[in-house]
Amino acid sequence: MRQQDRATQTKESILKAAEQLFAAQGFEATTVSMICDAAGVSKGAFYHHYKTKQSVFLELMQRWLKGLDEQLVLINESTDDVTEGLLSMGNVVGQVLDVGGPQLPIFLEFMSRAVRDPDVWEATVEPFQRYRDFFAILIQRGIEEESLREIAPHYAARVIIALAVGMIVQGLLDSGGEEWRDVTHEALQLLLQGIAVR
Amino acid sequence: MRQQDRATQTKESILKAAEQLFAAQGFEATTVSMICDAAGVSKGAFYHHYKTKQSVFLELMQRWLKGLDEQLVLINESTDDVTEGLLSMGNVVGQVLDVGGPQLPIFLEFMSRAVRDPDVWEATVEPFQRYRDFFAILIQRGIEEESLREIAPHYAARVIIALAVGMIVQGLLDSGGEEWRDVTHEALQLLLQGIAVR
DNA sequence: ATTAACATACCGACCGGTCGGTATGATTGT
DNA sequence: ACAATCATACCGACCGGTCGGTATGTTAAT
Repeated sequence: MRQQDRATQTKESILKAAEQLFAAQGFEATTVSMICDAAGVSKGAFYHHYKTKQSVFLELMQRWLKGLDEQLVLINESTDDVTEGLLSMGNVVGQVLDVGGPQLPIFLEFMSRAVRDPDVWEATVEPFQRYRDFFAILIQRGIEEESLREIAPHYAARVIIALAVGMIVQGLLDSGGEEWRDVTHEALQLLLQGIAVR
Repeated sequence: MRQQDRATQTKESILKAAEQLFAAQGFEATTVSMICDAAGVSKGAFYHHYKTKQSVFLELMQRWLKGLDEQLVLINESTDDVTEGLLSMGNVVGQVLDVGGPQLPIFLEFMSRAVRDPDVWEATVEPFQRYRDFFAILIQRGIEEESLREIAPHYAARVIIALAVGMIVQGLLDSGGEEWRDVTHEALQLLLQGIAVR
């Protein structure tokens, strides 16, 4: 196999192992050796590819956020109807809960580290604000095309994000429960009835 | 001073120091020695009163939840109007964000540990479900007295909690921002307009 | 005198990260 | 084609330091 390919494979298996372990045990409780074992890779290889344990964490986070980004953009492009768009994005949350499954706790890890670590903070908050703006613009459009009442777009955007985050967190704590897809959908319906024109 | 009083004082200062440190640095990154130093107490004292570092964490969490409990019960007793009650509870979230301030990140720590540690999980989830039921009952009452539309109380309760949690998390990530009181209030207004009878 | 409350010294496990060295693909001169 | 040379990927023993927890001694309230 080509050298470069092997390298990429190694990096990938490190990331994969790290993701699972971080999700299952948290950042601090996960040791580099554990990651190496799980990835079937030596410590030397690990530090050849990544500067620190933290840098692995950061890369993981950026990937996760990038994935979200892409989904949202996709939906945004796929429909012109604001209300429908918002509902679709609610489904994204449902999907996150469904698909993410066992390695979703890493989401909490992201946030609890973001509060403390400046690097992680930067990497987390920036996308969050982008999402916020994104929703704000969407809502603004809804108001202009008169499918939404005249509400403050910025506030409403925060509400939507709060709903999403809150759903994810609850879904996490409430393991087992598979009904979160419905709940999320229902939640947006309720909210939409609050902000839609009568 | 009486022996018992001194003991209580020691325990209290340990808890206080631990709370700040856990909030500022997280559970794992906070060492027992740090707690002892901050509390002005020896390691012997620490382990005389608490079995493990974790047990301190657990006690802290139970207190926090108990405080929330009391506030909610208080509000519930202070008004008969469901809509008004719900709005007041929104203010509790605002208060949490205002007052909690610097040691609020511990909230995230609670949850990210709850996902992994069975003991912490039990201590977290149980109150969460109680809150959920609490809101569900409140909403049920609202429906019966016809101030709320006929929505599924269980779903709506989850939505409310999601809002609360999401607001807290956003407020955390968004340090600086002091406008969360307003946002939370506004959010509940929007939601209420979605679930209130027209 | 007895015991709860605290202090000090210490242990052994462990962890992130380093480092000297090797193996193996890529490149270049001939 | 084939070495010689170089660069990248990888190995795993090891280190300095830390941390949760313990063992044991001291103080002081009852």
